[in-house]
Amino acid sequence: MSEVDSPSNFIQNKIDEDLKSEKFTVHTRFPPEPNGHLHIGHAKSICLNFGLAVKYSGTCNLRFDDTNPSKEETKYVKAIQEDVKWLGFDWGDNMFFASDYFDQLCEFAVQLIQKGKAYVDDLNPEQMREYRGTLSEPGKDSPYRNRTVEENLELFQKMKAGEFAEGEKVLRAKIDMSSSNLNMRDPVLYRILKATHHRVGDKWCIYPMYDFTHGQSDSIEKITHSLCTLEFEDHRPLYDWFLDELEIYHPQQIEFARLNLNYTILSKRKLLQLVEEGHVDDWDDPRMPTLSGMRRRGYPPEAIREFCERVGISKSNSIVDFALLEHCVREDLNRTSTRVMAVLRPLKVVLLNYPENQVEEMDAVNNPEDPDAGTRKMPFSRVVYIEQDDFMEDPPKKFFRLGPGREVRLKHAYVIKCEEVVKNEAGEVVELRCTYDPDTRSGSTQDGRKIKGTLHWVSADHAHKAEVRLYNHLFTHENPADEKVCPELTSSLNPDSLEVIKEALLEPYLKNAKGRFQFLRLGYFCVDSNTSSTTPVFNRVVTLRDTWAKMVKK
RNA sequence: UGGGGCGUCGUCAAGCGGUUAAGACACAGGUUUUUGAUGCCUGCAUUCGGAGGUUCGAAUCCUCCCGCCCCAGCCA
Repeated sequence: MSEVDSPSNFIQNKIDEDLKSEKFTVHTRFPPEPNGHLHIGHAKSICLNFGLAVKYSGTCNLRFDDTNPSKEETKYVKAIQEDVKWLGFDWGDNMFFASDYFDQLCEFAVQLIQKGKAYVDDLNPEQMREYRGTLSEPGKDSPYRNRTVEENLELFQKMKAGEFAEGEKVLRAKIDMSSSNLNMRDPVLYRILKATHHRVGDKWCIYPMYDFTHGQSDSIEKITHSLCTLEFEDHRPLYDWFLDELEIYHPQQIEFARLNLNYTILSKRKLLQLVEEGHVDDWDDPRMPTLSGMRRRGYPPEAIREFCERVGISKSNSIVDFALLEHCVREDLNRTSTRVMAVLRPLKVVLLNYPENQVEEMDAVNNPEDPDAGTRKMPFSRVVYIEQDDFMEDPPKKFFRLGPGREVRLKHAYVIKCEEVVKNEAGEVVELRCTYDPDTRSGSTQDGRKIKGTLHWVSADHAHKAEVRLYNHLFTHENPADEKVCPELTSSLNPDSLEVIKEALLEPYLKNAKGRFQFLRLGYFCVDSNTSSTTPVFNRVVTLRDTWAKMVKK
């Protein structure tokens, strides 16, 4: 990890400052609720928290914030662990659950009652809303606010013992119903929930709220810096209030801006909508911004970490350009992936002067960025396929691919010249008849003539078929998350986010391949998780940069 | 219009009273190239939301104004 040159940010500055006045070991935590899958936004938090632990030789805990049994499931804790590991982080023995602390939390609640700082309230949710007041008007005290300590203790025990129905009573902190901060208007500490918890089963029928759990969990785990997103700024006074009233170790909460990406949504609710309405296959659909989706898409974890590093940490709401993520992916893949040849939309080319039944083994460089990657053999024969886009009957200027009478180089093979164009009844070009120049084996001319265009190809007799899936942004709108400009999520869905090519042709090297490759001149591709030997499936991770396509657009 | 935050290049983001206001992505040119890829080179904020003020000196300090985000779950 590049802890040496990681960019400066206000949280690191704060830690550095703290470290000057006091000696301690940095201790952070990543605290997901196991109620859904992790996405690229979580990756930012994971990289921040685990990254700081690495940088300062400290520790980062993985803690599941599982205080709401009605929403949480064990399958999510498994998926979250898998995602964090895949991203490249290790929590060692430091995996915890807020539910580990239910007994302790309950004692904390009793302590507050005994101090006269908490009370059992009988108001129902609607009444509580009325009593809470509004943004501009103070709330008013609940009629149950002044119950005696003894009565509160007894009532709370009965809540815990299951003597009341769900919603009948809650435990509240006694703070200030006229506070300008709504979170301080006697927040609920415990509610009755007769649900089975994914870990502790039916042991409890009262469950602590987030606010009453998070800070105390941080305290118990001796977290030094509790990093969360901006929307919790208003909760910080409450976070501090509990720790102060309880007189326990007091970590500091620091808030930073969550990640937003253009052409993408990161809200759990909307992501769920995409899955449930069938706009995507599942949470790990390669178009999804989930970590499982990106994994399946073929994004290397290193690239995601690099992206998170480059995005930075600040307090301003921002929308990061998706192109930055793609840049990080390309940067990694350019360095690491083997170059192979595959033709997505084949156009038959017959080499008239090439002997029938002759096969030559051409040497192909595996990765020009990595001399150690070596070479491999590629069969070449009389009939090859090239990309349909690489031929134009009436080419515009600056087009230096194939056209009638033109010469072009087949990568790692020969220079060929188009002699004849064969069309079907519909007038579509279905075959090219070419000649090859035997003096240009490996691609260089003997007479010094310059060949500008180089095409990728596969040998007809040796290629094998595969399904290739091309992905584009899921949304056409730059900011589908903005409900003002994009009220209907589905109206911004990109109809072309997935294009399936059923019969692409791959060079033989790719038979039974695994992992990621660069399909020369096309992009980076990876073998999909549901590939099979009968129908191999490849996903396009990301295209190559394409300045020609850009010129054509203009 | 109560409270809490935030406004530095198209997009992120350093900067913390004295810098020609980092860097990255994007964009535009050039160059190398058997990938129109990669690499390399060049350009891209006389100005930091606005207006005043303090100071020899302000993106950095003060005042006022403007804009955007968050908060009225027994969700997290």
